[in-house]
Amino acid sequence: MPVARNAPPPSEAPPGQRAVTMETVGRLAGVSQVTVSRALNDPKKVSPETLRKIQEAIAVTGYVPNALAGALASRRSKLVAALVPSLTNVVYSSMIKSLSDTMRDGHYQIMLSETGTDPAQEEELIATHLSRRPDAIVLTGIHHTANARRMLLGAGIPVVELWDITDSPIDLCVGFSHSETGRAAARYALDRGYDAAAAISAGDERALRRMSGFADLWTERTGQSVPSEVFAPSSTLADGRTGLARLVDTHGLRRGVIHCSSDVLAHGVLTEAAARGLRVPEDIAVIGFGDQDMAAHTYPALTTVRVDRSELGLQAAKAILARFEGKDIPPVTDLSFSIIARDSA
Amino acid sequence: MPVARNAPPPSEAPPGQRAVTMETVGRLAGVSQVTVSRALNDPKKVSPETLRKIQEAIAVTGYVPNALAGALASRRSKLVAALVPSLTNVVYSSMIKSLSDTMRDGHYQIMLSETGTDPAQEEELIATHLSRRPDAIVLTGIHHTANARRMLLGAGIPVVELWDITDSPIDLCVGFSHSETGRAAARYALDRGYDAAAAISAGDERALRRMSGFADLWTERTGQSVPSEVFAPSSTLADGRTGLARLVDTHGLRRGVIHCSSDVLAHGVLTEAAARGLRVPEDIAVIGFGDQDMAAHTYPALTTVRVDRSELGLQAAKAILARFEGKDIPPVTDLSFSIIARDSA
DNA sequence: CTGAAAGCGCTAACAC
DNA sequence: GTGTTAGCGCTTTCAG
Repeated sequence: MPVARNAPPPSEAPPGQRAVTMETVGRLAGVSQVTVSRALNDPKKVSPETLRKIQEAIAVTGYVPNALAGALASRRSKLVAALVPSLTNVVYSSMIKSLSDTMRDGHYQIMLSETGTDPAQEEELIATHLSRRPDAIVLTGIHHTANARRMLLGAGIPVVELWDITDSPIDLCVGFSHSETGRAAARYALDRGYDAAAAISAGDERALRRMSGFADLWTERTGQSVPSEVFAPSSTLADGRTGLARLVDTHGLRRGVIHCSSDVLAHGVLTEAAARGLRVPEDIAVIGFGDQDMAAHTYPALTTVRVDRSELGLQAAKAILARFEGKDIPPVTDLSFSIIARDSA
Repeated sequence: MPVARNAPPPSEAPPGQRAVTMETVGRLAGVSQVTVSRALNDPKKVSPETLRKIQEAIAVTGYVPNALAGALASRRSKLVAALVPSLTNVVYSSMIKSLSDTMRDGHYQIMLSETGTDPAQEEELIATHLSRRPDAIVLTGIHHTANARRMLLGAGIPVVELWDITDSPIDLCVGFSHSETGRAAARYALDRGYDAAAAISAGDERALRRMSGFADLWTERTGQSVPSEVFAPSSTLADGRTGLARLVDTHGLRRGVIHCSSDVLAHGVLTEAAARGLRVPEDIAVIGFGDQDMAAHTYPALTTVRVDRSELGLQAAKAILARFEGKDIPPVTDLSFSIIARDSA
């Protein structure tokens, strides 16, 4: 089955060479095309003998089913669309991994795309994905354009809003309250007896809500304002370092606890603290968010807010699967979170 | 366009409600179905007046094209499959991001899946992806099962092997020599005057090849052996810390340069060194691999091997696009790499 | 257990 | 410019 190297069809022509079809396989096995279809989708509906012949024909021809045709005919694509703000952020990709692993067990495949933080771009990607006729779609967050909502509803498939929570989901919602994570962090810091606070946050809407949760509760309880540094939506170690540097150099921060909207930012703060010879947590204390793998292994180990991303992905998958089976399930799942006390605060 | 909440069709029934088709849109606009198709795919072939009417009908009905049907009829799916060992490893996802961004400009969508490090699992995923009839496929690395190669060749589409290099690619290859990165790191360390070396590596085949490159050259030049610690294929900060701990505690390493198969492992080594009060690079020096974003911002800043992952993704995309246009292009692109000297070695 | 017929919703010729 | 006719490669339904 050789293929000409470097001699593809021109763009106008279809890319694939004429592929082997069920028809061909059937002819070779001496049966009709439908029988091949049955052999593949429900082998017990076919006699052992013909099944064997068909499998042989498949092996000989190197037949690969055309899922496009299958999906068109059956109106079921076995595809689940998933949209995340960033492909390179483990916070999302670890969630998608667990979603993906669970859906794979049900023979569903994930179609993943990156939306950035702009709802308009998300809307565009929703349209593209919907055109592939997924059997379900997973979105990150609860803010979408009006038009996106219309399209989603019109698609008539399960829609999961992941990684945030609302009382009025489009369809299903699996997440937690971002502002509550911030408030919980503030309570923790207060309990620990810190008497000054600052915040470093990524610039996306949810990160800002986490920060506000922290700052609001802190201010309510202490009357103090909380100086803050805000960076781009994708937080980096470098931003964390810069954040601490600015807090110290321009806000005159000398001591206290710093709330970071992600573990990566927190890691950056730890790094800058080490570079400056500041002691953690004696001089400055640090609270992260996410409980990424590295959080337990930074020096000092990072105190952070754990959200179980695997569980989020899993619950989303379970909700979708339940829907496929026609089960009536609660539309919103609040997975909550917890504070993991380690050494940095 | 309301949809019943929590009242989906049972699993046996098709998931989507009967969707609006071009037929419907056409009827509403007072034209035939083909005209709608033209209006969407090549608007200038349609009179401004009917175009307007069609667009209105589309807006009214909330029509979303069925790309499944389109792909089946046109034999072009506008889909590019991409398989990576890990979804959560930035090394791969940053490459895929640039691939994805570039392909999107050509209106191609990426179908991404995670293969792990087992060729058999990769083979299975190749089959699944091929059944969706992508217009091209991108694989990570150059080692694939014989059966996978057969299927790939039989598909008659461009196949890119990314992130490694070989003289005999299945079709196209964009990457660099892993063993050479290790040798280059060893040369750098020798030039800097280090007189002892060790290595920490992830357990996957390519990481081991990087380590061997380092160790082999080091031994050739100095006659010294290179003690090493090998971990699981997915390297973590924790592994880096453990690695240094073992090198020190059980191999009795007191000084020298440590080659790490990834920046994450190297970061772990820096962390453990800080925790133990070891000076970097005076006591132990560290060389990473990958030049991730954080590498320039660790403390001390990480000396590492830079591979331009965006460029790799971009070149892969360009090669695919060139193929689509029928251009005759060189099958293998060696992107090389460079040593970035910072403070850790 | 197997087959024939009728689409799924679209694009690709080919007419007019 | 627009419509008609055939499929694309499957699944579904109905026969037998």
